Amino acid sequence: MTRAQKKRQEMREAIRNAAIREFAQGGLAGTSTQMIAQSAGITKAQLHYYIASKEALYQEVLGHIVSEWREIFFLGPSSDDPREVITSYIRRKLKHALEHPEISRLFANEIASGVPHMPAHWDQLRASVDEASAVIRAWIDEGRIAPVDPLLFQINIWAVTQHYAEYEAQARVLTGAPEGQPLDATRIINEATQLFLSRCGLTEQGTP
Amino acid sequence: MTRAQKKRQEMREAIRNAAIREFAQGGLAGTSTQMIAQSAGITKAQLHYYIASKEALYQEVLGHIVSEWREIFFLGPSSDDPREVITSYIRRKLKHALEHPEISRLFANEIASGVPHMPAHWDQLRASVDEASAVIRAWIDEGRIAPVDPLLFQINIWAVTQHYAEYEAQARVLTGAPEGQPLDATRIINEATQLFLSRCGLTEQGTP
DNA sequence: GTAATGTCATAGCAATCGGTCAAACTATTT
DNA sequence: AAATAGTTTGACCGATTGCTATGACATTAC
Repeated sequence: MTRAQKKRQEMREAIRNAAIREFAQGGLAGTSTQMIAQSAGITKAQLHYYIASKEALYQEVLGHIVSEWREIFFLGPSSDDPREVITSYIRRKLKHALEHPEISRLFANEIASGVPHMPAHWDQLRASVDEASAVIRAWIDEGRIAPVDPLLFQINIWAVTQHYAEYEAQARVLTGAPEGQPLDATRIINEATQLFLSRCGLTEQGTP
Repeated sequence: MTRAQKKRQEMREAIRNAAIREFAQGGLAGTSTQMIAQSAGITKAQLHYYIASKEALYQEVLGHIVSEWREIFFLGPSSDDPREVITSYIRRKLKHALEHPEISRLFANEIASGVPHMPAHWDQLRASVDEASAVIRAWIDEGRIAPVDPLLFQINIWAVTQHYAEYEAQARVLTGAPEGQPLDATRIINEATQLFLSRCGLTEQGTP
């Protein structure tokens, strides 16, 4: 009982990870169940024994990612200091993007396709954004940061962090860096942090 | 002669526009020649009469976009004032992203797929980036802007502008805006300009 | 032990994929 | 008008798509 269930759960997880890898590259339409099965080390028929359909697997992966993100991002307000909260937020998001680029790529792919899927998943993300907007607005009213557009401020952070999930492929071209060389995460995090802290008037540097 | 050639050219253009639309949604693997043909208002066989292969059409579209971007972005240094150059650059890029989101989406899709295609096209973009990096470095050395990472500064601008090509789909969810309502381009451009000018120490606002 | 249950691979389904073909059609040249 | 070149069409190719039917195999329940 317990043994079999555990085996089954491990298989589901292996399938989900394989699906994330493949869907991130080709999107829903561009990924075959054959490829997913092969990436998971099983046969196509075996895959279809565990999933209801390709579409259902895609939905499950999407839901899994969104719920995971809700845990990682923003809430659990570790501190009351805007500088600390923003710095920590950018660090967490960028680290996640750099360490799990497939997840961010899959998400970008889904959005690029015109968001035909993603049913209730969006509501969760929207709740997080609204919550954060309220916090930012409070900071502004208290005069603790410069006045920013709370929504666009978040979206711009999102844009930068999300972007670096694809940085590895793009940077190798734009910088001419060699293949195997890992990314300089510190350099990226520092520049991004500086960027958004400056916007809030929280920079240490003076104007030239 | 002239008449027939013109007709042929118009057809090629119609096909290319249809291809941009479709490839932007599904990527290379996720788009069928059937869909492209239908979007262009012709039959599949007719489409294959005008193109060598789906892959060749994809390449042509990619090359067309890259060369178009080189014209639009950065060079033709309209001014010597960093504030003016950066402001104008962000405005141009954002307007393009908002008015032609399919193009930016297609590009994102290509990058997300791991950049298997795009042969020499990258070299052109890299040349533009290198050129701009030199300009930014000169500004820093002359003390006209705060010290930034020239490459990452550009990539971050790229990230924000590129991101808003997908904003329409995403924003409708994050803001709960109604379907038909157009985007507030001014609001987006202002916040983005403020963001990157602040980073350069070119903001008018004081720290709180 | 046997029976029931859960997991697997082979083979195959209709549908669609990218692409081709020859014949019908239209336009241009002579 | 005849001949030539360019364009469009529907039928069709083998390969692959998502998915399933069936039977062998392994595991558990009794």
